[in-house]
Amino acid sequence: MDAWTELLQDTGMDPRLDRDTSNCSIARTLEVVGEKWTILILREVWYGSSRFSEFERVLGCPRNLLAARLRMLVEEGILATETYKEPGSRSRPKYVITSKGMDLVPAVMGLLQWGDRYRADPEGPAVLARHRECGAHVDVQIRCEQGHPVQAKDIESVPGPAFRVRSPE
Amino acid sequence: MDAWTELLQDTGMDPRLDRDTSNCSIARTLEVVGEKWTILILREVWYGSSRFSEFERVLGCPRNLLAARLRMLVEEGILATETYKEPGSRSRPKYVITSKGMDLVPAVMGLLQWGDRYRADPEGPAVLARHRECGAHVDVQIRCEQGHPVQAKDIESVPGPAFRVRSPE
DNA sequence: CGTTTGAGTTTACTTTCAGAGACTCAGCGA
DNA sequence: TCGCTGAGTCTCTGAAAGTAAACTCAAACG
Repeated sequence: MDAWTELLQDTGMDPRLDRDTSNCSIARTLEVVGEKWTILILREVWYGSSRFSEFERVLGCPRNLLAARLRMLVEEGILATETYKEPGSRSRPKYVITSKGMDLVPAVMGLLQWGDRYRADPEGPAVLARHRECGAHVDVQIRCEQGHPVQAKDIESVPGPAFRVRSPE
Repeated sequence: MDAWTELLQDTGMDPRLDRDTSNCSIARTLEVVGEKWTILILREVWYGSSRFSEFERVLGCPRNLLAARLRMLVEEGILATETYKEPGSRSRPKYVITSKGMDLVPAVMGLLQWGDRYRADPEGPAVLARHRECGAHVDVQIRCEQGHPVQAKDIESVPGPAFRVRSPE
């Protein structure tokens, strides 16, 4: 019997029933950043863009979608607006990343790393990530609480405190 | 002058021009796994599903989309098909994850972790990830080559070997 | 006072997605 | 040989998302 089934029996839930997937954290994150353009907007913020026109120019994305995605990201607290003023023009909003937004970096670096490995040009990646102080290359890794590296195949998923089964109709 | 601009000048590229974003590894990964349902299908594979009817039942996704996504994932080498045979019925295909698919685990764990932190139910996450051997909780982290933890704000992006600027029309 | 500019909104059109149902196809078992 | 089953495909309709281009709005500039 696997750890999953064992834990379910401890809590009195029937392991033959389907999981309730409505409170899955992966799905909930995708509700916020899973729409087209959203992650690419964040990429541009990390690479230094902050203004509506910059996003539009670099991404080539339609203005109405850009406005909708930026609004969503601000509502969700991933970006925040500040104002900037170029000398000789009026003050305008700009978009800066929040700490909640910075917490998406590991996920997006995971995507970057996979793309670098499997879909890069023959010469290599277009962008490299390095540690600002020491200049060493950085990557995302899975570690256990003791700080030891963990292979993906050695990860076990077990029911958490909000785990529920789906009642059969 | 930042490291980005400095490196561009070393290679003779004009740092005032926009980056060419067509070979971005993030965008290329999203071309494969960025459509709705795709990552959720992978989630179900990690949680133990392998059959068409299981995906359909647990995800509640339309069969035609499910078939299209599974076909894409197999074409891309993220899933592979094998056959299984229940006693008394004919052999049918099932979907298993490949090592290329397992390499997406860090990215998806990044999404999971963000959702656990910012969008979980009050009781906590629905699913916990732990190290199969020691049972300790696992998470994704950014590390530099020396194995030291790196904060997202201490990461610097610099042009890589396939970096290009976009010619101004 | 008219023009320019960045930051949007509106409108019109096209593509994709969602959801449901009918249909196919191959082999197993009665 | 007929019906059943899992794994799909096909077709349809309505909703949502994506795209392109025109339009608005408010200061600042000449």
